[in-house]
Amino acid sequence: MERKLDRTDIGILNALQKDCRISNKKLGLMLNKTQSPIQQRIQQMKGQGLIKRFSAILDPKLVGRGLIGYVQVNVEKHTEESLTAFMEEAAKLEEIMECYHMTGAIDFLLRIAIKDMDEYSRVLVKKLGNLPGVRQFTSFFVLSEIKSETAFVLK
Amino acid sequence: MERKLDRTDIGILNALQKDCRISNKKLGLMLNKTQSPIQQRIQQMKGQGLIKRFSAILDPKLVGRGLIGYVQVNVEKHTEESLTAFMEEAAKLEEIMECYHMTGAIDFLLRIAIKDMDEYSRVLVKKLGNLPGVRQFTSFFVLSEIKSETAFVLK
DNA sequence: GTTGAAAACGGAGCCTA
DNA sequence: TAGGCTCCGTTTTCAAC
Repeated sequence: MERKLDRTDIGILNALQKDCRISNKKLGLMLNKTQSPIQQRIQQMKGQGLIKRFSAILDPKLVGRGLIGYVQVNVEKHTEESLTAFMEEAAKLEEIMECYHMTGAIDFLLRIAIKDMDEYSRVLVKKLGNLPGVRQFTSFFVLSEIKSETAFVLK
Repeated sequence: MERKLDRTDIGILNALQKDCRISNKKLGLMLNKTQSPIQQRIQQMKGQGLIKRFSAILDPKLVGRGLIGYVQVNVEKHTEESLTAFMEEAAKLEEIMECYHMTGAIDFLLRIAIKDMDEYSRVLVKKLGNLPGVRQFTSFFVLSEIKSETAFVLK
């Protein structure tokens, strides 16, 4: 089932990362193929999990989620039970866009997307504050976005 | 040109964030519309910049970018010139997926996606090390991903 | 690569606020 | 009467063989 990526696959992936609503036919024209092999390859790569999903990327500001915060979390105990409890609850909160278990001095790193600082205080008290086993939060906020990319440059 | 989002727009956006290769016709069926108004609304929201792009989300591990690191950066000077120089150069590096100017004790936060620790040492020395005006880097690496979401839950 | 089926596109006219 | 909708004919794309 595994297939090494050839030039055509890489061309497909680079194009789909930029605009995945492009038609298979246009992809074929770019890559000197007909639409059939393009279609097959996309389905295979989707099936393999190499392509996780096709997603519309929205402008956070224009949907009322313009404030991005990073929250460093340290937990009370590092038992499996305690860590698992935290992870399960964190994953449920829709304000938390990303949650990572980290190396080093921080236990978890959260990326939150919210409307504004007023909402942050609500979220901090009512939601983050109820996550189990937390010892300490340290928050940093994004002043301005310099680069935000989802596409890898494949070669 | 501005249009407030109604139920239909929100339905479209929620669906497109989950799978933007869905046909306009299916969207219409879900939302009790024909494909024409669906098509129009999507084009409008794209034109407004509310939809930034349609992107294939790949599995980082399967394209050789499975190691995620967060790098906190402090700069030497906070002059406009110095900050701008850093931002311009940082944005060019393809290992840097995200770069934010931050509030508080950190000046910039970088999210890097690379193959492994060997590559990190190369990137640190050859690329990050050449960014202008840096005083200090502090790096944290992701042990495991608990949640990674690009879609906002719109209501 | 070919072909039948499906979807997207674009315009005309209608309905509603 | 402007905006948004449906309807429908044409063109393009899909997907199976």
